[in-house]
Amino acid sequence: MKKKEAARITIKDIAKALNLSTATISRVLSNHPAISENTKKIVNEKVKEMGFSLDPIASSFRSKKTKSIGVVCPRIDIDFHSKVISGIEEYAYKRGYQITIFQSNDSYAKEKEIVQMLETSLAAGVIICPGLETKKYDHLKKLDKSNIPLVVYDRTSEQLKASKVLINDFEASYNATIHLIEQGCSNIAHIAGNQNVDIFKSRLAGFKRALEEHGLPYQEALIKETKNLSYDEGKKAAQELVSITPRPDGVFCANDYTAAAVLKVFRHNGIPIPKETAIVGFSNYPISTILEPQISSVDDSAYDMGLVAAKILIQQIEDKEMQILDYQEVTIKTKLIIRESSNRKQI
Amino acid sequence: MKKKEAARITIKDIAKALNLSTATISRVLSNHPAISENTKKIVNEKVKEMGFSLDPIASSFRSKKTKSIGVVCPRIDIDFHSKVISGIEEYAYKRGYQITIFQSNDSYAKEKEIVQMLETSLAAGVIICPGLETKKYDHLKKLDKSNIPLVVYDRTSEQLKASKVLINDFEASYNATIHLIEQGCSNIAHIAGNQNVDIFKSRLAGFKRALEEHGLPYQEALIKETKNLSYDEGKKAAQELVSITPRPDGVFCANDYTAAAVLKVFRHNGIPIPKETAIVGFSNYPISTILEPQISSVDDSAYDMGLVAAKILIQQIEDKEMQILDYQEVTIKTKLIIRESSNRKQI
DNA sequence: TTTAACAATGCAAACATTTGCATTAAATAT
DNA sequence: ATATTTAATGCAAATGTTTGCATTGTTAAA
Repeated sequence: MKKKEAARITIKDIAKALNLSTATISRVLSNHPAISENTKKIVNEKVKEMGFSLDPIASSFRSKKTKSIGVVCPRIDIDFHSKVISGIEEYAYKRGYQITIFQSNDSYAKEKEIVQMLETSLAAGVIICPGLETKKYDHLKKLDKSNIPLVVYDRTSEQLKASKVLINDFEASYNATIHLIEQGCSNIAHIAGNQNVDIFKSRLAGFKRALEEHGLPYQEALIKETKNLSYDEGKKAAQELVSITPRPDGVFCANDYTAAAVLKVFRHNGIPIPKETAIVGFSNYPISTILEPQISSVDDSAYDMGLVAAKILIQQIEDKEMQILDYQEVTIKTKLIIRESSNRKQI
Repeated sequence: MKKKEAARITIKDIAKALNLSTATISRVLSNHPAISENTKKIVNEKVKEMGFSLDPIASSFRSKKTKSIGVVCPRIDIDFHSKVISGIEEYAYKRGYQITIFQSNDSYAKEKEIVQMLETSLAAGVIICPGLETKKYDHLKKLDKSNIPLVVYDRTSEQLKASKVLINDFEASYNATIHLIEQGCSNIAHIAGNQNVDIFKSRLAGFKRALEEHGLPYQEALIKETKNLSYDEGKKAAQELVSITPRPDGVFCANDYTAAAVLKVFRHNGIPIPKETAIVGFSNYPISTILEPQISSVDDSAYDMGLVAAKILIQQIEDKEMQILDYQEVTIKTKLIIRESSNRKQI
């Protein structure tokens, strides 16, 4: 007793109804130049009248092309990635692409598996943030051989030749540090992220450069590297920092969780923020506006990264035939958002 | 000068190499019963040897089935949704399904468009959190007619007959309120969410019931409805609450942003938390552990919701032929996480 | 007029797989 | 030995669209 399903209207039905060939219908639908305006009109009307739409699977089957962009990230529920994905979706949808999402959980094996699957499923393109374990990039290079465009965001490596969307971590950190210096800080600490990761290396480097350029000494004791930039690690680091003499009068943190931790520990020790010690974080998490005082932070423009990643990917997909584009690197502007935790002048 | 692409290995190549028919290969690959163990072995070996894998598009084309689950939510970059999606992906991937994500931005028009597209693209199933604007459900009912299974999560409506994954907002709020009462609160306020949304209505109802059952009066003046449960709205509400006499000795907030706001305002007014006023939030956002004191909160098990949503959807997809399952409603357990903001006994 | 050029359209193959039905071979029952 | 059943496999159709090439009709050039 299976339901009789209403047979789908196909291009053939339209052709029959109008006494045209399926080829013509197909061409109208893809706006082929060699079709007269008149037939175009007739066909489009019929299409609307009969409520027809192309079967995307049949299309893909024949043309060997899909409208599906594979997105691979370590985890979807990390604030940063969810924003990037949101941006990707927004742009891709407008351009008629769908996005298919995978999380690698920072596992190299899984990442490889996913990428390979995207390859065999003929993804139109791939956007990826490589996992922490990923040191080799062969799986991504293979995409190129299959002619599937690729864009990498956030984490990256010199080794990998591909289009990239990044923020300028160096510059952002440099600017954040300069800001602290301008607020009168001269003994500035840094809570750093995992130094195996390029972006955190750059943040440290930018910090360092700012000091150098302003004739301030770089003191190892004031640099606290963490593994995950977690709140707890931040707390531990802050406890060490707060008892150093002379006590740091500025702290630049590689994310907002550690910044929040510094804030808490210093206040606990009766240090007025920003008067005695100014604090700047990174990433502009929601907490930065909820804590008291509100934390200054570098906005990492995650949403925009997604938008741009999708944009340059689709550009590559659609230019693919001509093979003109090789790869491009785009750097997204960041913005230092100055709030109470580092604003001494307003106090 | 177009690249000569390495022709893909097809089922035909395997068939030719082994002098079998493509039908046999196809059957081996889908584990058809009427194939001898021996041929299965031979074929599988050859498949591995030649590095063959089925072309998923050709498969879908012929079988009219995909392995793609459409997920529609208002926005991906909302903490709650990103966690749900993460759960969905985790389970779906294990079961060999891919997820394709869309955001409706709470627009009914866009939601309709997306759902229709999922219909024509033969999604294996759909998981959706309807947008705020959505009052009619015809677009979702149509899915049923096309035989595409559907699971709704979080927001829902009695009107819609479909499988649902929910948390028991009523019970969660009830328990949270009981907790406050057990801590000795007797004059409890509630910061409520938009009362047009079912889940926020339930949270208020659960709150109310707890009061009733413990012989406490329900006072309109202590209920503050907000539109978006934003931090700023919370602040405004808190400012009103703090000056009421007698001042509330407990506040149950429908999310953690408003709870954070209450915390801030009350402390500003010199009210010790939890001694004079205890606070409980909802959703267990990251901020709840970073603020001081840490905020008690109801964990909404977003990740688990996703996991379960994917599970029951796939169950329906794979049972589809028999049409046994109609629809099912699953309620996910929530957990009240008691932290400093409401824990008076430990102080 | 004849020819060439071009624009518009049609024809039919091709795509990789699935599946109902047919066929064959082997095994069992008569 | 014959008939019947069962197991394993093959045949071939069918799926909806795209696209290279062929065809037709029309217009411009010779």
